[in-house]
Amino acid sequence: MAGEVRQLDDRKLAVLRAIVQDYVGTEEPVGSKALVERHNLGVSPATVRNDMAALEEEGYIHQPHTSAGRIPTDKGYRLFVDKLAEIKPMSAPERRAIRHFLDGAVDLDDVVARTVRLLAQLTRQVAVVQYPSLTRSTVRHVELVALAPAKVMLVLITNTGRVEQRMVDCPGPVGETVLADLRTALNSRAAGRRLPEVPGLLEELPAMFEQADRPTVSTVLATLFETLAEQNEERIMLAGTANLTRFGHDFPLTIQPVLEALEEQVILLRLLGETNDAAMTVRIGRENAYEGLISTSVVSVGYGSGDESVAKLGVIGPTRMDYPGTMGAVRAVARYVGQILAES
Amino acid sequence: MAGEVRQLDDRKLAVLRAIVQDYVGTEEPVGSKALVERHNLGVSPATVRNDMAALEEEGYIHQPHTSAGRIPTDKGYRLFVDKLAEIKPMSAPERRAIRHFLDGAVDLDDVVARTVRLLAQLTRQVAVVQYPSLTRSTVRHVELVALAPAKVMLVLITNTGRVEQRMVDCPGPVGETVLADLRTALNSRAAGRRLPEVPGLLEELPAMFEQADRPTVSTVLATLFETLAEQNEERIMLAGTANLTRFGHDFPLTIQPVLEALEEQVILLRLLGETNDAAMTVRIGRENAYEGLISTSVVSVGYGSGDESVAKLGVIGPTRMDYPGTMGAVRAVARYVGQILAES
DNA sequence: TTCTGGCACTCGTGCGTTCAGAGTGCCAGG
DNA sequence: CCTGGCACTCTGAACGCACGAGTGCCAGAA
Repeated sequence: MAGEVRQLDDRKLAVLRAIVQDYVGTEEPVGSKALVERHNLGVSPATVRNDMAALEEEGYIHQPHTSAGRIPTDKGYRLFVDKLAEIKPMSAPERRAIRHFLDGAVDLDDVVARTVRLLAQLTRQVAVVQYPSLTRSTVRHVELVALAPAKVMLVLITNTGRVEQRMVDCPGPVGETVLADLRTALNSRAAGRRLPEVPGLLEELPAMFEQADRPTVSTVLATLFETLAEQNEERIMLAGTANLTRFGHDFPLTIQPVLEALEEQVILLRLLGETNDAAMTVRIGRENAYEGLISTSVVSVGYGSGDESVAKLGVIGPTRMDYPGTMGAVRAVARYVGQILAES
Repeated sequence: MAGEVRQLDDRKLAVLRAIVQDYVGTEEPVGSKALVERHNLGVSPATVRNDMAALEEEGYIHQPHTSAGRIPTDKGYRLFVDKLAEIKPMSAPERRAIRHFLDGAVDLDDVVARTVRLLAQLTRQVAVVQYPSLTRSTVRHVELVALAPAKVMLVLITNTGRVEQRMVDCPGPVGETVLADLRTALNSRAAGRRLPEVPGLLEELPAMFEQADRPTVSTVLATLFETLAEQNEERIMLAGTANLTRFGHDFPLTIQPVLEALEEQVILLRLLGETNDAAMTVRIGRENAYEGLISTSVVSVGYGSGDESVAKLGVIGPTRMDYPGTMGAVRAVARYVGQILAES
C-alpha cells in the first residue's frame, strides 16, 4: 500500500486531481495540453504526459483509445475522494434555503418527501431517503381500537412520528375493560423503549389477565411483535430519476439497468445498508455490489433525530460526478433532517 | 363526421387496422407490399397503395419521408381504438395469476404496491395507481390519543383501510374524560358517513362541552376537518419506469420529459382525474394536456370497492402501444383490486 | 367503376474512403 | 529532471456512391 502511494509525488497527485476536475466538468477525455492550460501546474505538457503515463501504469487513469485523452478509473476516483478532495460546504444562502424548505413539512411523510426532492434538486442526481427505521426508534404510544366485537386495530406510534397499524382478529369477543387494561399495561411497559427490547418486556403479560382473556391478549401481542419485527417494512422514497437522462445519453452508462435497480426497494435498502453509520460513505463504480450500478457512485450517510442515526439517505449518480459538491449537499441535508426530526 | 367516415369503406378500415397492428409489432413504417403479405387482404399492393393514399388524405396515417412506409397518426390510433379494436380479455391463467398475486396483500399500502407492480409487469409499461381517495370513502373510526398534557394525536381510519394521523397542539391541558367524551361523540356521529359530509354533522359539537373545554374541542375539530379536506393528500404509486427505455431509444419520444412528468404527482393526478369514472378512458398523444406526454398514450379506468369508483389506475406508454392488450390488462386489474378492497 | 401490373422516381441507409485534428510516446538537449 | 520537437496513431466528421424499399401514376383488364 505504502509502496504504491510512495511513487506518487505531489505533482502527480495534482495532475490526477486536475484530470478528475476537468473530466467531471467536460465529460470528455482530457489531454495533457488542455490540462496545463486550465490549471497552472507550472510545467510543460510533456512533463504532464510523463506523469500521466505513470498514473496509468498505477491504474488511476485510463485512455479509451490510443491518442485520446485520459479518464479517471474507479481507483482514480477513490484516491481523489480519499486524499485529494475536501467536502465542499454549502454556502450560507444554500443552507438557508434547505432549512426553509424542510421547515414547512407537516408530518413524517412530508419530511421524507421534501428531503428527497430537495436532495435531488441540489445535486441534480437521483436521491434516495430511507424512512426512519422501526428497529432503532422507540415506542411513543400503543393504541388499541375496537372496531367490531372480535376485531381490534392496533396502532403503533414511534418517536420518529411513524405510525404503523394492523388489524387483529381475536379468537373471541373482547371486553372494553380488558382492552383498556391491556392498553395501559402495554404503554406503561413499552413507552420510551427501543422497539427490539419490547417483546422481552412483555413476556409475562398474559399471565396477568384472567384465563379467559389470555388468548386475546396473546393474539394482540403476537401481532404487535410481528409489527415490531417487520424489517421489510423499511420504506424508501426516491426522486430525480429524470436526472439520469442528463448523462446516460452519450455514455457507456445505459440507464436501463439503473432504472431497474431503482425500482427494487430491496436493492436500494441493501445499498444504503452498506453505509457506515457514523461517516459519509462513498461507493464508486464496481465497489457497488449490484451489477446494474457498476457505472454509478453512491454517496450516503446516516441521519437521526439525536446523535445516533435512525436511517440513511444518499444520492446515486454517475461515477463521473462532482464528489465534493455532492458530499457537501448530502451532509448538509442529513444534518438538517436530523434537526427537524429532533424538533417534532 | 358522417362525411369523413362515409369515405372509408370496409377495406380501407381493414388496411388501417392492419397498419396499426403491424406498426405496433415491428416499430417500423409499414409498406404496401409487406401488408398484403402478412394479412390476407385479397387485393394487390397497388390497391392497398390507393387506399393508403386516401387514408393519408384523411389524416389517419402519415409517411415520415417520401418512399417510406406509413405510420398511424394520433387520429388513426383514435379511430382504431374507437371502432376497430376490441378489448382483449385476459386468459384464464392470467386472471388466476392476477388474483393470486393480489390476494397476498396485507394492508392498503401493500394492495396498491402490488397492483402497480402487477400492472407494470402485465403491460410492460409504466403503471400508475391512485390511492383510494379520502373524498369518496367513509369514516370507519376516529381515535384520539393523548401523547402529552396538551398534545393529542388524531387518527382517522377510513373504510378503504387508509389511516391518516395528525398531531394536535391544544390550547391547554386536556382531561382524559373530555377526550373520551369527544371520541365517543365523534364516532357516533361520523362513523359510516362520507368524509365530505362529516364537517356538517359536527357543527354543534363544541356547544355540548363545558365552556372551558371548547377551545380544545374546536382545535381538534379544525384539525380533523383539515385532514378530511386535504385533497392534496391524494397519493399515487408508480412502477415500471424502466420499461420506458424499451422504446424511447430509437424514437422521437425522448424519455426525459416523460420521466419529469412522472415525478410530478400533480400532473399524474390531473391525468388520472380526466378519466371518465364509468368507462375506460384512452388519451392518445396530443390529446393529453401535458406537453411532455404528447408522444404517449394514457389508458385509465376507475376502480372501487363497491359499484362506484373510489380511485383510478392506469398505464402510460408510447402512442404505438398494444391497445387491445393494454386495455384488457387495465380492466382486469381494476376489477380484481375492486374485489380485494370490497373483501377487506 | 374498380382493381391490377408495370414503370419511373425519390429517398434513406449502409459502406468505404478520405482528411483533419487531437493526443500520445519517445528522444535528445538544456 | 524538465522541455521542445517530431513521427505516429486513431477517432470522428464529411463525402460520395450504390442499393433497396416504397411510392405515385397510368393504362389496361375484369
